[in-house]
Amino acid sequence: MARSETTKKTTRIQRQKTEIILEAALDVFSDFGFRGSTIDMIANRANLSKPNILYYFDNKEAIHITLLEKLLETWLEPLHEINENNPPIDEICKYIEQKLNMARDFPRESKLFANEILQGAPHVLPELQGTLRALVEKKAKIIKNWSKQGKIADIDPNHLFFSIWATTQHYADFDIQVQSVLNDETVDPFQSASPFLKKMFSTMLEP
Amino acid sequence: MARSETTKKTTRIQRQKTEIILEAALDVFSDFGFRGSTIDMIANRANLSKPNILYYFDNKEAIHITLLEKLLETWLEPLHEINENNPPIDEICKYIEQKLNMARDFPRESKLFANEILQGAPHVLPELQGTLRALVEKKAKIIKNWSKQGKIADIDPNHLFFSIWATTQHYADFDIQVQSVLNDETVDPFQSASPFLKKMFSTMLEP
DNA sequence: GTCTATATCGAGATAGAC
DNA sequence: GTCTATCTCGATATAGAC
Repeated sequence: MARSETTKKTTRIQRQKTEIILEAALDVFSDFGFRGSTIDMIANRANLSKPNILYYFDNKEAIHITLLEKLLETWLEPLHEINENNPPIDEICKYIEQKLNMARDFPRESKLFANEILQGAPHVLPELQGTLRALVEKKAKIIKNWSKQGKIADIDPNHLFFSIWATTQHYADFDIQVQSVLNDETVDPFQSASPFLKKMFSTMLEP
Repeated sequence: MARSETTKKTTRIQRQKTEIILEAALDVFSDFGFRGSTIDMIANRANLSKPNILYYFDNKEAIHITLLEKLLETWLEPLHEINENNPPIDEICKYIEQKLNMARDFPRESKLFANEILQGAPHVLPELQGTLRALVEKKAKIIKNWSKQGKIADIDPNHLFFSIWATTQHYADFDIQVQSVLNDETVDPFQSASPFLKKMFSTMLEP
């Protein structure tokens, strides 16, 4: 292929600036939500002027949508990796570990996503009903097969996924509440959550 | 006491109107978040004029804070009820049931709270660090006693509470995502979640 | 107590010089 | 490509009649 697939030819500098804007926007959007964020805040954080932001993106919403699309790709990656041929409880524990690490390393992304879903998923509803639903359905079949083969207990795969998502993302999305409750504890919440969650889910899955 | 404790004398009609406004505001705030909601939306939903709303509340934020304060009272009620002298697993299952019922019956309150925490709890941080923290600490001691007495497994009480909160509230806060994944399933998510969660937590707690 | 009309302000987006 | 200046609009909150 001789050149980029996109019709728009983007220079290296353009991509750099775009990255800087998205990085700043992620900071702002995850802290204040879409409606609570202003282009001015993003501009300040990016050390750019407001019109300069709007030179690279058509409007505020376009920045938000770009972030959500980038996010969704990586967000579902761990779920893709669940492999029917490996030991079931190992696979689930690996999945928990990966989701918990993502919550720890990408809390802004987690909050951005939580905000979007809370507001009724105005921008990603089609992806939820399409990509996500299909992927979960596929992986639920694996779980059901494991159950049928007696490798794990007979549980509802959908609720299993909901519970894993809820418990892991909780430490990013509700970090303020977690910190308030733990307060003087010296250990990192994510570090102590890991064995707790793995134990909880693997105990429940034992045949 | 001869009359109401408050210096401001409130008539029945005033309390009624205030209730109507709060009810409408809960609708709006839980759907669009604080920043995404306008007094106009609340006024329309309440069938009142915008200035009339501002006759009963100083400003938009005052409505929001009033809602959060009312919410917090009832929100922590189930946690209060955990009783050291009853069978541990029964008590935890009762708590899960109550939290799940609250998520089902008061999804607007759950979303309002989730929004507030996601934004860093600007209005209720003191309550989290005070009331909530103290209450959790008290109930965590009960859990630890149960563990010491060999009545349940040795687990971290704080993470137990986090997991129960996360999994139950998930069905209210992330309802759009839950619906998207389940889609054609005919059963109510809350109904099928109940036995799943009770099984998960009681299995983990068995000594 | 409730309304219509309006002051005021913040923020998204654009015009046009450089 | 980037800036200053500005247009425009929507939303909070208030003034003042009824």
